[in-house]
Amino acid sequence: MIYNMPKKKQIVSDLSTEEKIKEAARKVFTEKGYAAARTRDIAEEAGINLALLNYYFRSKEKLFDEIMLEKMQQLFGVMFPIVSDETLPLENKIDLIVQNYIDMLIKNPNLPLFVLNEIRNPSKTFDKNFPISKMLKNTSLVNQIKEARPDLNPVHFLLNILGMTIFPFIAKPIFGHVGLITEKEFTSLLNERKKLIPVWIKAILKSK
Amino acid sequence: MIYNMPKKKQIVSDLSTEEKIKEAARKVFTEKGYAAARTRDIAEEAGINLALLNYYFRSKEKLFDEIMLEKMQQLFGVMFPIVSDETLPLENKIDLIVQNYIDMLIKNPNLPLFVLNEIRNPSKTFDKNFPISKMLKNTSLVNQIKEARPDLNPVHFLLNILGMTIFPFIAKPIFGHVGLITEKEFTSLLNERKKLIPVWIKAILKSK
DNA sequence: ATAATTATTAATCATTTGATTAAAATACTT
DNA sequence: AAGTATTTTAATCAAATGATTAATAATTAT
Repeated sequence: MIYNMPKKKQIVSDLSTEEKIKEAARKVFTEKGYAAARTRDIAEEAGINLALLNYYFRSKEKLFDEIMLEKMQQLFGVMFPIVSDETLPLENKIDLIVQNYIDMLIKNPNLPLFVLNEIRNPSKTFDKNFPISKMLKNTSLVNQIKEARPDLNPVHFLLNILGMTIFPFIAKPIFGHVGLITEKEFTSLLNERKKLIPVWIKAILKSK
Repeated sequence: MIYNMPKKKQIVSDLSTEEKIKEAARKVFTEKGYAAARTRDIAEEAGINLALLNYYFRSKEKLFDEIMLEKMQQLFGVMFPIVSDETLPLENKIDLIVQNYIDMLIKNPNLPLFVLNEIRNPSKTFDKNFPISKMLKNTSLVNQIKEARPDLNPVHFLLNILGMTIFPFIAKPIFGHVGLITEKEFTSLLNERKKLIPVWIKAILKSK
């Protein structure tokens, strides 16, 4: 045993203490969720004294709120600029949404499960005027979908795009645990889907 | 104030004590997840003394394991008989899977988020020969999809069916919180999807 | 009816966990 | 260099929480 070895999972880096804690909190919170995450886990992961967590962030909940806001922006931020672009044709919007989401989610695979899971806790305040609500009002995308399919609620198509794109990441634990598919095969499938989902969505939009 | 009133949220019934505890555990675990659920919550919900929980189930984890197994069977049990039916044509399989899932999930809206969320905890043993693995080996459904689209990995289509069907329930908290859609509108959308998703899946299977 | 078994309760334990405190170390200012 | 402010640490607290125990009540068997 060698002394002064970095502890098992520490994030050893030259980041500021505050940023080390946030980085560790991102990891622990998204992996375990708020309730299962212990402040001691975060402190150890960050390689800092537990008291520093409270020194910089006051409480576990305050720290969580910062990370949660960040993660929600990360998750919803992908759609927002594309959805509201008035010049981009519908087909390009679909291409971009799917590709950008899959690229981002490959780098942050447990982001959707984390956010969607924590959101249902009613204690956490949830800003009413968050992207989603705007996304479904009178954005360019929704209007374009309405034009293409006036007979159906446009929410159907949003659910289809997001469902096909995001669901694989939510269902991943099953495939992983079962050992049915390797990490490599999974990524390969996802890359195929970047091209396929837009084709399918367009087929759906035309289907009568 | 009247005495002997049932406490706020108790499940007061003529069930056996053991079944009362299980019923309460189903509710509390699926609502809050394992980590956030306290044994005291479950005891109160069941209207029993805390010690009885341990008397009947030894520990929180043992109780959880029973509920979890049950919930996984509930979630995956919908697909299994349909998927392996050798006589049923592909189109009917799709119809049945989508309809049965939506009907079941309307009654158990937070089932998918609960199961998918708890599954990722590696400590929980996860049976390797669970439905899912069989579902993707050489079942009738997979063979039929291969026949319809030999050019693509059949997993794509499973992800599409399940994504379009299950994702709305996972994403529901967002819509709910934002107040974008009422409970009634949501159910109405879901009922529309029972007919629409099969149409869309068939369009996808034909799309080139 | 009495004994034995099973079910239920109140009280208590032992750990875990979020948070605080007071002292020590480090950095910054003048 | 001395003093001040900031950062970090070890020790500790208080509350929460899963679990147990010993006594009591209810049920079942003899």
